Amino acid sequence: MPDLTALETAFETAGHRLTRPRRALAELIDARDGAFSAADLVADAQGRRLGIGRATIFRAIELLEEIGALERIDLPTGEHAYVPCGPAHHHHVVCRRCSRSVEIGDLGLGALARDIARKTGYQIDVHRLELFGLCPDCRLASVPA
Amino acid sequence: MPDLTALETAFETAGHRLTRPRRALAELIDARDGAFSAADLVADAQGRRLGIGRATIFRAIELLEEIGALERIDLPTGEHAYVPCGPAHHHHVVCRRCSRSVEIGDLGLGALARDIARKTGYQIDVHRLELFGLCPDCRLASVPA
DNA sequence: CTTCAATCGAGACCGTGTATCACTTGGTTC
DNA sequence: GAACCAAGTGATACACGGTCTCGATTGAAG
Repeated sequence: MPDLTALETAFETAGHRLTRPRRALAELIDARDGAFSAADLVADAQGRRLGIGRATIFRAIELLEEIGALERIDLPTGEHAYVPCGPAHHHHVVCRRCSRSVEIGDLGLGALARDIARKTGYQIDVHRLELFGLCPDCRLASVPA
Repeated sequence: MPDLTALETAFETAGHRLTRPRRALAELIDARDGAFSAADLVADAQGRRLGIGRATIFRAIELLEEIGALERIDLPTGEHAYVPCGPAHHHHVVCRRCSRSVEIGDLGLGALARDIARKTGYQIDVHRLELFGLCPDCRLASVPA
């Protein structure tokens, strides 16, 4: 079975069936190339008349999140978005216009978290850093002069 | 008009009316001493039979957020919580058990964000850092030995 | 004490996400 | 390649967070 995308491979290696809806959703996500909402996927699927149920889309998202192939982002608006990514610890920079995102490594945040733990007395288990702005393309496009 | 709490003062100085429901909600929030969900406030208000409508609670939360007296936190579960805070730029450390939180300053994150901007080419407008763990009290309470 | 814009409460509404359940299917076994 | 069956699916109902509307109320300015 050749030509599996990263997301398709993620389903398989995690021991889940590679079904037709999941293949289709993997393709839709790849085609988006950036952060997307569940509603985006639902709209994409309906637009292409793939006959994929809403529940299936939410289940696939949930599953990919558990696998670590997808991560939930909390947009400044309070909405949820999802972005494909690798399993290693990292953070995201998301373009507020086109939603394209890049992963960044820990960049000393682990040390910062330890520092905060020491200063506050809290035992810190989870930290999350998200950055929003304009990607190079959109930055150029938005500065006419 | 003496004895105004921080939240009550926030309403006034921002040019909004200090109504009975808003006073009551400010009191409920103060009594909570930590992060809370909108549902928490609704339950509190109903429990005390204050006759405050659900919409009013959401409107007050929204308003306090705009004013900068309250900040939305995105819990790791995906739920939203709100925590009272000052208007200056800061981040929060939230106890995953009792929801008490402490503010922490920028702690070099601004510099880190600039570093990330340089490396990725993104123009970074907003960043958010949230840390979750156990506060000193809950840490002690959960380690019996 | 009047006045009126700001605010309120009730309830309908909307969007995201979950639960249920009968039906289908991927992949393994023979 | 046919049979099998647990994993997965689609339709639908539901739960819940949050918003909108609208007629009634009220804070605070004059």
